[in-house]
Amino acid sequence: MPVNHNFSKLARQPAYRAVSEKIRQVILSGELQAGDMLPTELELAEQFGVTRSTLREAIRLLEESGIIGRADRKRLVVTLPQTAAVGRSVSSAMLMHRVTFKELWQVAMGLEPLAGKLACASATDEDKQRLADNLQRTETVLEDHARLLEAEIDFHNLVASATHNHALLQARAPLNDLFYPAWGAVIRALSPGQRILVAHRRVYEAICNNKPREAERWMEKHMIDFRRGIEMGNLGFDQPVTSAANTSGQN
Amino acid sequence: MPVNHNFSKLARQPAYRAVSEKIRQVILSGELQAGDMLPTELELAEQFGVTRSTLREAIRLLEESGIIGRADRKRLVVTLPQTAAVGRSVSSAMLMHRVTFKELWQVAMGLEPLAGKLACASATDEDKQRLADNLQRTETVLEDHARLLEAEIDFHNLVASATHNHALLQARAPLNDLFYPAWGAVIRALSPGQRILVAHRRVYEAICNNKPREAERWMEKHMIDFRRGIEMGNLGFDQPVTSAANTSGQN
DNA sequence: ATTGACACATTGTCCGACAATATGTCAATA
DNA sequence: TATTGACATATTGTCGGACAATGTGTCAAT
Repeated sequence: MPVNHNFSKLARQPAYRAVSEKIRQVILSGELQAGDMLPTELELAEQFGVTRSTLREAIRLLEESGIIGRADRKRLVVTLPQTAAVGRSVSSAMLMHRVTFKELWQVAMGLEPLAGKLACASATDEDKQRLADNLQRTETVLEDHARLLEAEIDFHNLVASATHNHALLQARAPLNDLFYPAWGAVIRALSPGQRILVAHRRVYEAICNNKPREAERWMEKHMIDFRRGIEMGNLGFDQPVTSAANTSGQN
Repeated sequence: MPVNHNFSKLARQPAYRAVSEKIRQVILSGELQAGDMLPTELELAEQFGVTRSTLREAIRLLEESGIIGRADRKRLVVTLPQTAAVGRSVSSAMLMHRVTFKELWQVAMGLEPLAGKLACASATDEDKQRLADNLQRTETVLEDHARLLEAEIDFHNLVASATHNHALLQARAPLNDLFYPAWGAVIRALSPGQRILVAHRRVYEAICNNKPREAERWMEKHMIDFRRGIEMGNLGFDQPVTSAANTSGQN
């Protein structure tokens, strides 16, 4: 009779992964900080006792995570990950999971009003100025669909930035990429320039006057408008979102 | 007099990046679907006209994005990115940006109640059963700090899963990693087993009885309790979160 | 049906090489 | 002095080839 014992499947990892983990660990522990230069590939390889090829593969993993990059096209440098860069990975994942507009919109309904609310307490004068500039720009492009879309996206980014909450910025990063095409479609279908402008104005005023409830409410209304736009334009609210900015890196 | 013209700095990209972008594009376009096998490294390298070394670097980039992996330790296969894998990148980014508990908590206040609300409409019988099992398990470990923490985390994941909203799952992925140590600290400091259990029960009942407002409200209360726990325990609500699960891959 | 032996394919890792590109130095020139 | 050119140097991006380790498939032996 066979003895009933299960060995736990032991997980070995290739060298390039071990190296990458080690470097990541040193960086996350704070031992290496953003801006710090790393040794050359050759030196790093020697320190870890692997060849340059293996080390380079480890570097690629960290590069995709956005925590290291190259200064002046040569030396490796520890980098503060850009929200956009990290967001791209998340966007890819969502695309592959065939996330629908509805799902995205539900998340946006959780995050965008929140951004408006929080911005009231944390927006600096500079933030407010940027929002004001954006509003002014929006007024001049109400009929120019492409530019209106750009201004619209910018506005939401500016509000989010005004919260100075980096966790929020990261969480909503994929919304940018994935809503882009849908937002554009709504704008082209309905020309809702005036409606957009009014909502943005209300949000802006609420932030300036430190009225969190107002900001939250108007951001919410704005998002509901967006949803209605997609439904009225019959743009597939329950359909998976499609890639757009993600094909920009084509060759 | 020098002519006043600025050339836009032309962006060239190394081959490994171009190759990775191309593959990513093919995958995101749907031409290759999750589960599809890719050719061997040698064959891929020949198709792109690069060497295996270069191709392998491209593979690493995609590997870190989680969109390709290895089936049975050999053949490359297109993979549906796991939330946890993608979330790790985001967590790293947040750690490096020195995100504070407060910031994280603010995001959680946007997402966790939302998860409760949405779960009411979309939870399947199986989801509910899993939640019930979790509650039962929780009751038996109220005084076992380590296991209570585990059950607590699981509960929130189960609620999120019950929404069947993958965008939401991705957005809240980093909360898991980063709240983990804080939650543990609160539990050890205050032994709030009973309080946790009550809140979870209310959320569970609300989901079973399809009462979105209730679920939302109790999830919110639960999170506020958590915040109070951190403040009462003097655990640094305004301090940057520290890594924890991220150091697990150490050597 | 299980085991053992063997050939085969593919990956992980290593080594050595070279062109392209940035950096630094120093002399020549206007 | 400031700019240019020439040159040596360092480092990366890419190449090509090599080999051990490991998983797969086949086939005979038991």
